[in-house]
Amino acid sequence: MGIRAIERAMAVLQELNLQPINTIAQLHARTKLPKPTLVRILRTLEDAGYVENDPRQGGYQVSALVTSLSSGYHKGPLVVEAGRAWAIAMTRQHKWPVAIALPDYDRMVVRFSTVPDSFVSPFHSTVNKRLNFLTRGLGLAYLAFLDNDEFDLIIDVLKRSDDPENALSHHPDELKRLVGRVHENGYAIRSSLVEPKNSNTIGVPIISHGGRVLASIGLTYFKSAFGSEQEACDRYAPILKSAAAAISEDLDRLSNHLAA
Amino acid sequence: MGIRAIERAMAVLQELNLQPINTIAQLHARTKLPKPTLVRILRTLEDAGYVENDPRQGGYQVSALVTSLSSGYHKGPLVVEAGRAWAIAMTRQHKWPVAIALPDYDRMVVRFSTVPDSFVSPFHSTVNKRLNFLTRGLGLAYLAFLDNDEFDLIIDVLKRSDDPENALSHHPDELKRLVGRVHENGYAIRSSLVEPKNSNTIGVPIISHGGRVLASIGLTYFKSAFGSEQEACDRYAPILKSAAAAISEDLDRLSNHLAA
DNA sequence: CATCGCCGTTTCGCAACGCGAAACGAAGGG
DNA sequence: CCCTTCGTTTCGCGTTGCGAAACGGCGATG
Repeated sequence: MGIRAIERAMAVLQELNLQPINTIAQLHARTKLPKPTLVRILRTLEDAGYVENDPRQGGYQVSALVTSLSSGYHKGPLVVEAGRAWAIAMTRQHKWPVAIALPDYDRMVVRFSTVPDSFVSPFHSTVNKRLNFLTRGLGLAYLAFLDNDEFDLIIDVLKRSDDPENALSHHPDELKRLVGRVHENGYAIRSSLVEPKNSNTIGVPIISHGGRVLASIGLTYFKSAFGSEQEACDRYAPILKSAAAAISEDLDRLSNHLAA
Repeated sequence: MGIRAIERAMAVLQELNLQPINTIAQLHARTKLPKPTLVRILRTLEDAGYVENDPRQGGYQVSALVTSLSSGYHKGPLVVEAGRAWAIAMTRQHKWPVAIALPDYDRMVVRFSTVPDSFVSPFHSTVNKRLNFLTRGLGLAYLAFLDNDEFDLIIDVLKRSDDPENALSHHPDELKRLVGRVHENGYAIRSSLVEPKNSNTIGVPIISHGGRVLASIGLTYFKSAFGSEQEACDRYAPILKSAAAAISEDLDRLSNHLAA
């Protein structure tokens, strides 16, 4: 049992990262903390410089100083660092959030996301979120481009799971058809059977020059903004593909540089 | 006056980011907090997942989750995002910490640094640190490559300061000579008159394809590791220059991408 | 124009909560 | 073998943070 005030403050800081702007009421609803407590915590964080209170915008937001809370952590794979700039740039232009995910045992883990920069969205933090391989755009985009050995290895793991989102691992034919389609298209989308149903994610693999699948990068949009799924895919899949290629290119240049 | 426990916890988290591994004794010395208090704070942060306690390594360190405390902040300039991967890669290979700084009024502000990834160093956090233009490697590297108008504008500001580190702004001839040398070399070093004297920073400008000076990137090393200053510069200046060029290249590709 | 509801913020008395001196056990060093 | 120094635990005290209640402002509603 830790120090309550600190636990609460960290929870608030987490919540603040989910949206560009946060009202007391929203934070109250999400954290279940009494409003005076929130005000006190926020003022403490504001005094310390981690949070800004902009009454004109009607709410609180994280400030630049929060970056120094994690400035000492760079153990992440280089592909995430190389992809950041591209993800940010894509969100700046196309508005929709972009995420980069890496495999971890039986799931893909989101390691970077521009959700908070983007639309005011109902999503919760996607960073550190674990996504299933067989139903998620970022999962399928990775899985479908693996070589056979690695592919089978993961499917074997998934077979031992009783998560309904992994059900497809028991239907090899259907799975093969799905993966084949992803492979052909060069991109994957989220299964229409899973939540949230008002949005969709288009994912593409990031493949090194050596041919290894390193990660996946995806863009998420509200379905209501497009007439059809196809329309959105036609528009964003090429952009994602060329961003993925550019990231791979960056990585290649990085390692050549290092070798020199 | 904020909530004390939170202020303390944030201070501890800051300290944890300065070094790869932190003992209770070190934290005690730097934060002046009683050791039982530190243990309690650290256990709270550990329970929450932000900190890991590895007794084998003999200390505490920040864990991957800290990144989610700032995952909602991407307002920084793209040049910082583009430079991250290069800075990290350089530190991985050459061990020494690398920092990226941007101008802000009368100083350069460090916006990204790999200090904690690197050597166990006596430095305090360099992120958000404000460095003088005329005495620091990262300052001179930026200043010396500005066009005349921008250069004069900054010097005018510095003249109005009584900071001894800005003294050179009152000696145009000496200043011109110094800037000329930096320009010729293509890199700048920290003045030997300022602290800390046991280390040095080599800085180079990051210049956009359009010719604008965007930022500076620099590498810091302990003087004791090299026979002479020249030796270190000969070794690292070319590496920094080519990294700066590569970052500029990345930015160019990013913007072309966006235009397409 | 009065009323209502919801907002963010302030007040204030209570006691829960966090505090840290002191003690503890373990691990080197001389 | 003693002595220091480390990280951690204990525990009684009192400061500090707590949150119900109240407040003032604002926009919608009738």
